[in-house]
Amino acid sequence: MNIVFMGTPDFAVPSLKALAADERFSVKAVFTQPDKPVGRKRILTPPDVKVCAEELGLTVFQPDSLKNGDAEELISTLAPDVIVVIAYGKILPKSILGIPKYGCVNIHGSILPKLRGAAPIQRAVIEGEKITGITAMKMDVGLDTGDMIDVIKTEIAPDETAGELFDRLADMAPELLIKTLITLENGDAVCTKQNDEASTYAKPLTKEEAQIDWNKNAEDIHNKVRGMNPWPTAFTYYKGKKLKIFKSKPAEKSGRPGEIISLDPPTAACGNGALELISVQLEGKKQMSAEDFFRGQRTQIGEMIGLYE
RNA sequence: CGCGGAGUGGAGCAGUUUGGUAGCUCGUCGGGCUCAUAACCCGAAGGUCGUAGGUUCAAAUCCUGCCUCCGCAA
Repeated sequence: MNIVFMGTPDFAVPSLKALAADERFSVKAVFTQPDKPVGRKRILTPPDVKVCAEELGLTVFQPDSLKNGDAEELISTLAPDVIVVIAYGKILPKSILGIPKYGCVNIHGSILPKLRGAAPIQRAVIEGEKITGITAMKMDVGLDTGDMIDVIKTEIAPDETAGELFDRLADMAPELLIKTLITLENGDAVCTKQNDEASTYAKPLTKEEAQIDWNKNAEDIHNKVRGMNPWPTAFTYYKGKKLKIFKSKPAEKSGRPGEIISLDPPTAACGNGALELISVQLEGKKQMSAEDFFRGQRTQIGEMIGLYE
């Protein structure tokens, strides 16, 4: 089975590796996003998929756009039986969707039709979902609206971060992908239409919404901390400086929202309940345990957090 | 040259403005108290103050170069 693989971040890497290692498949080419400047020094960095593809000796293409005829022509020349798309980050135009015999298969990080869109994994955590999964579907022109072929479900642990869940789901993807491709080739794939009525949209995360509102209840704040980790990272303010919260845990205490009500362990009161702070980082400082942070700051019980002051 | 913060015993910080041989909280080790303890009491060890050079009688502190970490912005 000849495959064109499209993907960008590390989420897609295990799947690419699995395909490359499987003799039943032949990866003709890998499409990924162009290298982007990253970090303080704007170092031009290749996407994870590109690094992996090059290690595997695969041909890599990084078009700025798929919408012009060039991409279409290129893919036609490659003549794939199927295009596999995992977190590629670009919309495939109809003209390309129709090229492969078996169409385009996408692995999406949620149980469709819930959480269509860019940030399904983080949203599942932020919304406090207990179960999520990955869905294999046949792509159409819409955003994650194609017919579903298969799904794998998994429980989200109470303290699991989006990053951890990302890794787990990424490792589950190859199994689902290969199974799906085989059923497609054998012609016994069962495609199920999505129930649009039940669909929800997982909009991209922003830094603005990563700010903690201490008036919310502890569970919601904890979910935000988990879901925003490792990016953009939930934050609040302490003495006028930005304080990122990497890890937390709901606690059975209470107080004025934002008040430090305990230092052992460090705990801040929420609108309902309280949140034990485990790992934090002040702007300009390294990430450290909350104990270390408050000790160094000489914080007293009763101080408020979340204020600009 | 995008803006900014920071590098001080094992950890997190103070001290730098007004140079004069290093302090706090915690940890570690030893001892004590206790039925017991992560609690409490007493004691101890542990620091070329990122690095190179300069100014000075004297530099963690002032000046210059370099390295490293981080927040913002992209």
